[in-house]
Amino acid sequence: MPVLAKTKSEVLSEFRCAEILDAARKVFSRKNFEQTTVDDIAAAAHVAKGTLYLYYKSKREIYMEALRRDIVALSEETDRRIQACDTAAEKIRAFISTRVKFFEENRGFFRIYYSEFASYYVPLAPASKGLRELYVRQAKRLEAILQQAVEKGEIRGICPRSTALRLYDMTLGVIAERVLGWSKAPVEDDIEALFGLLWRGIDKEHEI
Amino acid sequence: MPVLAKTKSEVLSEFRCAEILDAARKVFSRKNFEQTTVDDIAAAAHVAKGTLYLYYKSKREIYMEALRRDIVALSEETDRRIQACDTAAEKIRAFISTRVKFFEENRGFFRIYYSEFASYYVPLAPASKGLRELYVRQAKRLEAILQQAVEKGEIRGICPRSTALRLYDMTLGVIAERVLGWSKAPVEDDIEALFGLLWRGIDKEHEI
Amino acid sequence: MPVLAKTKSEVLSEFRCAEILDAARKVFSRKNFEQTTVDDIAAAAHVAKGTLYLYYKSKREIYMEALRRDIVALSEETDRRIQACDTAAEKIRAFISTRVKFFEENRGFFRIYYSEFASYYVPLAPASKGLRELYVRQAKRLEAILQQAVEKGEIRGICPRSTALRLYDMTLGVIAERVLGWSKAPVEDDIEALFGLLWRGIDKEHEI
Amino acid sequence: MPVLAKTKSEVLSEFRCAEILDAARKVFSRKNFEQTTVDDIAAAAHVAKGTLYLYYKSKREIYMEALRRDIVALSEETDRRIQACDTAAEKIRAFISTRVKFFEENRGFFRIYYSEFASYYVPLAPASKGLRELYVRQAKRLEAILQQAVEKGEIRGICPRSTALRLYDMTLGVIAERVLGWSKAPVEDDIEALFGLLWRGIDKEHEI
DNA sequence: GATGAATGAGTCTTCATTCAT
DNA sequence: CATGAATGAAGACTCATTCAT
Repeated sequence: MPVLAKTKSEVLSEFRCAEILDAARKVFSRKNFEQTTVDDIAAAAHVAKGTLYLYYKSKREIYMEALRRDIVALSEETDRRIQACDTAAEKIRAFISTRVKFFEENRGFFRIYYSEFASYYVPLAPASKGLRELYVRQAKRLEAILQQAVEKGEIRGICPRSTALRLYDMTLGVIAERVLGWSKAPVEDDIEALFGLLWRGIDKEHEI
Repeated sequence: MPVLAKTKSEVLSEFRCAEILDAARKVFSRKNFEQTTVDDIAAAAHVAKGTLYLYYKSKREIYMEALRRDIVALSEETDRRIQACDTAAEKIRAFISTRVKFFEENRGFFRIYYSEFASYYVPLAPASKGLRELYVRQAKRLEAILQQAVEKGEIRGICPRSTALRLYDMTLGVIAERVLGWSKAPVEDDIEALFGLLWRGIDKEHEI
Repeated sequence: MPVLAKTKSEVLSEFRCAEILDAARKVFSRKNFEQTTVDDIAAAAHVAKGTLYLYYKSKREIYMEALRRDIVALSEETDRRIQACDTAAEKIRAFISTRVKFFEENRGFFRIYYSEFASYYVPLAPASKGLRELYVRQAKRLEAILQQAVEKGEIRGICPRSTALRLYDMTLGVIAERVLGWSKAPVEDDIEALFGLLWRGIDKEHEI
Repeated sequence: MPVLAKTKSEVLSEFRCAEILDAARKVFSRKNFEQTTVDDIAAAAHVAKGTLYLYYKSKREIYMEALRRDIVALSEETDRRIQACDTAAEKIRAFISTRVKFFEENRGFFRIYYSEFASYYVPLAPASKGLRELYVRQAKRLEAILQQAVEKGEIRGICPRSTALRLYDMTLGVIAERVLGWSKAPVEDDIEALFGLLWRGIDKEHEI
């Protein structure tokens, strides 16, 4: 068995996992965790119910994995795009833009993401430690950008932490608006409008 | 039977309804709709399970009613406070302040409110038409304020609709931060910070 | 509410419990624990499946309770009959006789009893601590009788413990023979034969 | 291909069968028939699950075969030892001794044997006709010994059939005691004690 | 009106068996 | 022959709702 190559069964296994996760994302985006049955997932994945349990321990695990996979993809995409920018303004624009566009392509994922995000506030909710981590990390990344911008004098002396959270809130809001079909504007316009709203508030030029 | 006065049984009935709704709010804020059982509600309301069905048709109806009642209270409170203001700045501050403080006092309600708000994006979610109406109305109110402010030249020519939604997003975010215990700042500080962030972005002074 | 009288619901509850346990005994005597379904029990008890769970936490609990109830009844009957005897011979005869007759009347119980008894030897078997206790207690009672008989010189100096266990084995064997329909002899004959076999072995008269 | 010699594949096949049966005995002695999974057996036998089905039709068949193989071994060993004896006393002692020692070496087998023996009383139990046959044959052998002993006047005129069954019961009981670790006495002592108990009851010398 | 015992449809999960590779 | 991925029937348990008292 070659060391670097994947064995046939590994390939198959990965394929099935992806297949299941894709199906899970689809159904969970329509019905929320408890209303979605394992049968729904199996049907959507075109496999028998028992097969799901060969790859995942429980319905919950499937849910978590589907969510995690997409969040990680979004995180990495965001990071990549941000690192390609120089100024704070560009980075913030990149943050907004990446996310709006990512969810624009993955509306199903947004539905799950936001629901789960909200269940944060329900103490006994399923949100696992691992997921919480992922959410927080994204906000932290934004905070770091703002922190640096303040230090460099690129923006006025706002609180990086709460401002990061507010931008996070608004970005999610814009995406929601689009997912709900409330905003018919081109993506770029919505992105620019959000950026403008935020920037005029933190741009030093306006501080005077 | 006097026409305007409430009969004894009407009073009793209203009392029971309120009792049940209070109990519902308490338990739903801890466990989400599906994880909460009718037994939980009955126990919290100190009535028998069957009694709930004398006042409400289903578990879902209890949930909806509890939510509706609180949203209406919040709406009315917000309206009252806004109407007491003259300038756009004051009105916006009042909007933020009323909501932050209202949820500060009713954290349980926030948990339900936000969860439900998120389930908006889940097509088959329980959010009834009636509830959707209530959510929208709040945003509309804010939109109207901004619209007027733009017309009066109090603020720069932003899009009232999307800006209203963004403020809505951020307000919810601030409340969430507080409910989660992430923000230890005095309420007034958080309110002012949010207002500042928004205002510097829309204040004509900064438009130049 | 009278202190000593049972409330109506207590009576009903006890009735249901007994009803369920009777049904359980019947079905478990035909099919062993795992092969018996909860539906089987419910059907035999003429109640819905859910009703079982109002009175017992699990299928296992029903099983254990049914077993325990009958074992306790057998134990008490045995004790009562033994205490009415004076000599060791009479007591031993009473022990054998009570058990043979009890199981003769409750063949279903015997099937469960013996199966469970055997599962003793399967380390991970369901036999709970409590049940084990009950089994052991019966053997101990017999041991005490023999012990006393040896001390009084009524029988020869055998080891009370192992002899008690052997009598226990044989009694079970006789019952099994009858339950299986292998022995067509009158109960009394089988009892006497067993007693005779044991006694001639321990009777001092034969020790010479 | 030589007619009498085993082909290579026959040898391999037998080897696999034995391997599987050994594994089966091991796992079934720990967990009872229904709690043992086919995966357990496959893992213990170091073969794939599907392989089991090349050699046996079902889980049940594996179980039965494992049991049968051991019972046959025990039977043959018992026969051999008994045939080497002359007097009834010696034969009985040989019967007891062989079995106690056999199970002493194969405790796992005892657990299965006894469980299965008990399930005898459960009408719908798995005990196949073939197995029943094997059980009965052993008792018959003992019965024949006693029958002959009575006829030869070696022992008093007991009923050979029921006495054989009682000895069978007690032998099983002694083994159980040892398997459970309740008896710490040397095997020989337990054997002698059992023989003594039985013999003093049937020895003509004591009949007087 | 109030109760809470009874119901049974609905869910997740397990596992013996099959079959394409 | 050997494998182990796939299957789907079966089973324990939950819980919203009803209804006789």
